[in-house]
Amino acid sequence: MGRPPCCDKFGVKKGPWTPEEDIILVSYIQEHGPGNWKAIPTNSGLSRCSKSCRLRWTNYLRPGIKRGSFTDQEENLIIHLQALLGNRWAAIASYLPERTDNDIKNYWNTHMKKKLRRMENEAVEEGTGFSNYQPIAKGQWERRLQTDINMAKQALQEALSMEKPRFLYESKPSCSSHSSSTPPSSTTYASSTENISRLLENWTRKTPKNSSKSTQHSVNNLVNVGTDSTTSSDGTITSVPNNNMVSPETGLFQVDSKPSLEERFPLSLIETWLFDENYGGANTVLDLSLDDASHELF
DNA sequence: AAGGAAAACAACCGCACAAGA
DNA sequence: GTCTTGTGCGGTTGTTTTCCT
Repeated sequence: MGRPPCCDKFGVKKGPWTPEEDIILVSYIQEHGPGNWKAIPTNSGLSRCSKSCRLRWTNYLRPGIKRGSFTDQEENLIIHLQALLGNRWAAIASYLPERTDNDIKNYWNTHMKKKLRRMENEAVEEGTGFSNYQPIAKGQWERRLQTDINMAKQALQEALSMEKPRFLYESKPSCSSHSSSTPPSSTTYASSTENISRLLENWTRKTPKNSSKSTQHSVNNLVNVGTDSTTSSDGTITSVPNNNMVSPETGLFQVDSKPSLEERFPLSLIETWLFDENYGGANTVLDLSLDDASHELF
């Protein structure tokens, strides 16, 4: 195709955005709404390319973005989602609506990689690789990753098997291949999680004003896709099949983020997996290959 | 206090893909 | 069917900030 870069034009400003530029962009978007990025530089008078405007908006100026350090819960979520989805930062970010994919990517590349490296070093130095802190020795990480993936698959299958949501089979024609005789690949699995993300997107789009609370909603909705949930008096979450997403208004998880999720609701398998660092982890390593797991589960 | 190193973060680049002409 | 355009995404780079000596 060979399309020239959009920022090659002479006079297009690069580099850090100034507060003045931010104000111009925000006020333009407030007036006209996001989208049609191509028109924004010319209509707003910004000397920026459309792409730069879009990035600035989505990564920095968009309302509902939470800045600052990541919580332990977010960190665990990212670790597990990364194990599950790989470096698909946009997909991971869809589970943390208050964080941008860029943020998560940066966090992973700085904090998490460093952490992993440190853990490996500690394990090598100690020789054993086991302590209360549980540094993960070389090789263990991979095995744990596999275990995590297996756990996730199992949990997702468990969640989905309660009621096979129609969207999984209707929204994407290609998903019908799930029932074919060919063994599903990892992309088959990923496509399921993408569907969850899509539902989450719909949900957040319906409730833009509540975006600041949406992280935990989305986490909980993650496992309640295609089901309605009710919390019984003993705190057990039960899922009732439906064809729609649980709306934030009618849903249970009007969480004000003070008590932890675990304190308020017993977690399902996948939730536990997503939040609990050691759930099914290094101490209970299952020696299953990735392929084996995917064959077993689908 | 100064300078260098490391870490953190913002922004850019290039590719891929979907939609429309 | 082909090309163009707009957008999304992941990887990478550049700049700023913080920490350490």
